[in-house]
Amino acid sequence: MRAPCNLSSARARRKRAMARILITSALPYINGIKHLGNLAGSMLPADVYARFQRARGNETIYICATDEHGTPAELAAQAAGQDVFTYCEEQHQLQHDVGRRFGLSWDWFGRSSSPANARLTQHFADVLEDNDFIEERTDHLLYSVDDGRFLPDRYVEGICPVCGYEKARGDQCDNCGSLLDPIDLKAPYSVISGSRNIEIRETRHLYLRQSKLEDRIRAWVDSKPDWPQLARSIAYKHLDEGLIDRGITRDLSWGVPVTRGGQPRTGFEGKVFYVWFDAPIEYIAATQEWADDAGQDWRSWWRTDSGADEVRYVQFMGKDNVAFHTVSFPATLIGSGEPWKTVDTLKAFNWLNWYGGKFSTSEGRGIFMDTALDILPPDCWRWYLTANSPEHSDSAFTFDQLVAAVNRDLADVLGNFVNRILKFAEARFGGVVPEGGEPGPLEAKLFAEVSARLEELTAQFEAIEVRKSAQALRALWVLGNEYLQEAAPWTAIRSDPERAAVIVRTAINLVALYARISAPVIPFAAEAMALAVGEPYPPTWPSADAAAELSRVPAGRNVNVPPILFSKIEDTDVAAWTERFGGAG
RNA sequence: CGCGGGGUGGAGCAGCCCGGUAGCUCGUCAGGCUCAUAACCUGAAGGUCAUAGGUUCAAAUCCUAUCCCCGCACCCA
Repeated sequence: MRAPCNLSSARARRKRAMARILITSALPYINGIKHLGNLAGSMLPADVYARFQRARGNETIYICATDEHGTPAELAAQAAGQDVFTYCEEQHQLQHDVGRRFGLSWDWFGRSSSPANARLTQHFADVLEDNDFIEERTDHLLYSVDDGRFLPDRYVEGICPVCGYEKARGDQCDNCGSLLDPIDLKAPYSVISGSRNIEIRETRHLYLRQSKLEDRIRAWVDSKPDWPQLARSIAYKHLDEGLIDRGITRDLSWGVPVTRGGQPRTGFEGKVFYVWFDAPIEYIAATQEWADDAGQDWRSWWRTDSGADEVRYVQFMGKDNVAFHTVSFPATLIGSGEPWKTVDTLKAFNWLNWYGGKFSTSEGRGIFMDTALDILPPDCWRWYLTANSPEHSDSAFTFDQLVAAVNRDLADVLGNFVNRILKFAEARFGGVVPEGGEPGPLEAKLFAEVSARLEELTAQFEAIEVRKSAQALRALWVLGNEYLQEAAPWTAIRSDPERAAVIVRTAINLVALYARISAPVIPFAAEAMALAVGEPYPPTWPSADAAAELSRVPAGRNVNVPPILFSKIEDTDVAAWTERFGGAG
């Protein structure tokens, strides 16, 4: 909503200065707890960014949800001996819980199977059809009589019509590389049941006529010069090849029913919208649910006629999702002819690999979010995955790097700094921030360095440069140890108690500062640090005025020594984990 | 010639857009400190920047060609 003109000017200024940030993370699929690659490539960086923006005082919402529809969910439910609804219910709860335990600060974690999403999905289909962007077509697909379902391309195998390879997949032959149409396979069989009782059946489907929207989508992409190279090149690749009309319905029972004008669509009984049509719409539906729950107005986030034109919308996703976010979903929004908010900033990630191969949910290879928390606290993973983010290229997970990140950065540099100064304060000043003395040349030097680094850190967070943010953060941690080494309060206290007081007071203020700037990445440790020095949590983001920021904790305040912030990983741990998870060393 | 990302001291990365003494973290070696989780601080060794040409006074950085690794190619998510 626009600020009414009777607001005081100060309040209007504040309102204008405060940005509004909408953040979404690619929706994790429902079939089981996600692995570290999923976490590193969308949910975690989105969370770090959301925490940073909230600390800056910007009105921020972070929306996520489980993506629940589609064949794999049905099959996973079947394998678990559950009906698909119960299965999704349980899996959603599991993912929600493990996400919370990782500190993911979703404002709403919805479900693409929600009634709100069904309504919106059906609405979009209606208006797209009204605008002549949807048409019915007849497809010829393989139907497995014994499974009682049409077979998606990846669920059928047979003999390659090109090379004769016997285990060609429906969409591609792994032997000769030919791209195939499943109905051309010889002797096809169902991957689900192994049944060879396969026939070709006609089926009607709705197609989204993306080809008609190509010019408008290209113009829209042209208007986003700030997108990363990866996103732009993927978008233009699809545009240059010519957008293909895509089927947006499937012969399944688990999904959003196909309707027209609120009534079941004739001839589409037993069909649902394709998961990739309804999944991104869930971003909006989840926002609606959040708004209902929080007493907020969802339109001000998503409708440009209701204030969303002032929102900065930031999407996080893995590179496999880019085409859907730069072409498919925008086609839905733009083709509706309605004033929907589209993405402003798009951050795409590469893959985190597991010892040369991919993490795999379906094959259970790698470390998953729940087992990760069995072996290390969430902050250790958050730091490792931020500092080693697969940001600009695929990167490999290794225990060596994990150990270095935890033991060196967190335990030795940050954790030990906090511990050494607070223990010193306890032993020599009775756990009270000492008073007296004035900052000297060493402090002036520290303030100058901290100011410069803070400016750098803020810029990197703002630019969503994940690895560089971590690097800048670590650089600030190191300043504390350098300062203590040079100032040597353990020496000063013998000859010049006032000098020692200044040093200890300054160093305790550094702890308070570290709590604030580290909170986006390692929120749990940040809270412990803030608590130890009596500072509020969640914190606000500091200005670059280090002299001011490092004198907030006043003399006379009681501080305490928190338990060890980060325990070190032992060689025996690594050996046990390698055994358990089978890292190939 | 399908598209894209990458190839920089032992490991992981930055620098490349806007050419001008090659930088960071880990590891190694030496020294210092002793408040602290045997932690911290300082210094050193180690790189012909994948290869071959070209442009230029000057190229990791620009151009051309080649080689290698990874992902994607509307499949499923």
